[in-house]
Amino acid sequence: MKNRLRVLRAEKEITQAQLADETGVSRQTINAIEKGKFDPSLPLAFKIARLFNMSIEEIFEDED
Amino acid sequence: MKNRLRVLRAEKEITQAQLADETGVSRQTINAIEKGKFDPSLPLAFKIARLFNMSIEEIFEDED
DNA sequence: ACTATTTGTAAATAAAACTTGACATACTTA
DNA sequence: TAAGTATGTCAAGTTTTATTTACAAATAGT
Repeated sequence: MKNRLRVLRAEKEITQAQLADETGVSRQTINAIEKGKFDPSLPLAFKIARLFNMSIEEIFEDED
Repeated sequence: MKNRLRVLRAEKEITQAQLADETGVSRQTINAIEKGKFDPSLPLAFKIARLFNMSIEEIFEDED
């Protein structure tokens, strides 16, 4: 599962810690997701998408 | 997290077991998701969405 | 009524998300 | 040079929750 989180965050000019704060998870969780270490839960994916005013598919890409 | 799985499946006229089969999970998992007992993993959500030619947001609705 | 098929659910397991804490690196800037 | 901020990572632990197995209930068909 790839994602465009890194660039989106850069565009918005917010830090991992801020994103973590706004989504209610730890900074390391955001980092891990960005680095593709694991996928967010569906609810968290929704929260992130909402924060960027985007659809989940616009942010996350299933590689299959 | 609500979802329209039940009706979509009805429209497609497939059984829980068939949907389970095509998404690679157990029949009970599909049932549980339909009944809202828990949310699918993000990869599974993608698989389901792809199967119905829909976006995740068109199938699942985050209630917050 | 009987059988087959579909659905519901409890209980247990497996898996994975997420946390905490710590430390290291890089970049800035004062 | 020192201090502050942002990111990377890792180990280890917790805890949530997705998923399975097994069994019960319901529904449909003959």
